[in-house]
Amino acid sequence: MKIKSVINAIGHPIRRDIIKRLRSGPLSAGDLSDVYEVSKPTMSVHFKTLKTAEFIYSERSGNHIIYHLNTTVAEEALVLMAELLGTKDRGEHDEKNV
Amino acid sequence: MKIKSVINAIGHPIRRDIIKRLRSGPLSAGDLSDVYEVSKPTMSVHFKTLKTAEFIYSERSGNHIIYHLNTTVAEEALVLMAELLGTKDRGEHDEKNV
DNA sequence: ACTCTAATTATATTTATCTCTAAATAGAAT
DNA sequence: ATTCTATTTAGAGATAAATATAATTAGAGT
Repeated sequence: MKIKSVINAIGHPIRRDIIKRLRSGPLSAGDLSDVYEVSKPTMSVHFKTLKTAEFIYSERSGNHIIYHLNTTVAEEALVLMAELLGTKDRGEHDEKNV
Repeated sequence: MKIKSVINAIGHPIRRDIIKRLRSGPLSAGDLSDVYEVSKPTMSVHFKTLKTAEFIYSERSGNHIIYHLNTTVAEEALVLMAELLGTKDRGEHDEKNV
């Protein structure tokens, strides 16, 4: 779980909406693609980006690919965000450069 | 506070490190610029991006510009992230398209 | 094995982001 | 008011991201 791929994954409105929808349960690539006004190849790229960040995983069911939210990774990502943005009882900052 | 500008702001390692450093207290543009191996104009662009997202605000002190972390905005940003990534007791998702 | 459907990869174009050098600005301090 | 220092703006080149059409793959089901 790398912060770079996580932030990249949530950096597009369609990908954020996919995450939100998958929180209610798994959906097929086709069903998700129908929601947005972009081509299917474009959607495929969005799925790949989410998969690279391990936000989602896929499973085949007959002729369809079903996408599931990886809730563990979503929670881990939130922890990373809290480390960056949280101000409560968290002041550590290692000095090693970027 | 828009999620777009927030994610954009944390989308670069230098900007994330600036946020972390400013959590320990205010720092001047020059001091921050000395930390990273990029030019000062480049740093200025990073500051602007963080200012646009209202993550930081500036104050002049003599010849220096001092940057402060806007802790309120940082906390608000974390709430937005929790709405996107959190899985605990949060299932709402409005149906309006992206 | 063929055919159909769903989904992905390949390729190209457009658009946005990052970075630099050089020039301009803002204010401080003489 | 001129000079000095810190910082920002302008302009340009390079790299990465988003999107589309066309071609391809992977299985399912006949």
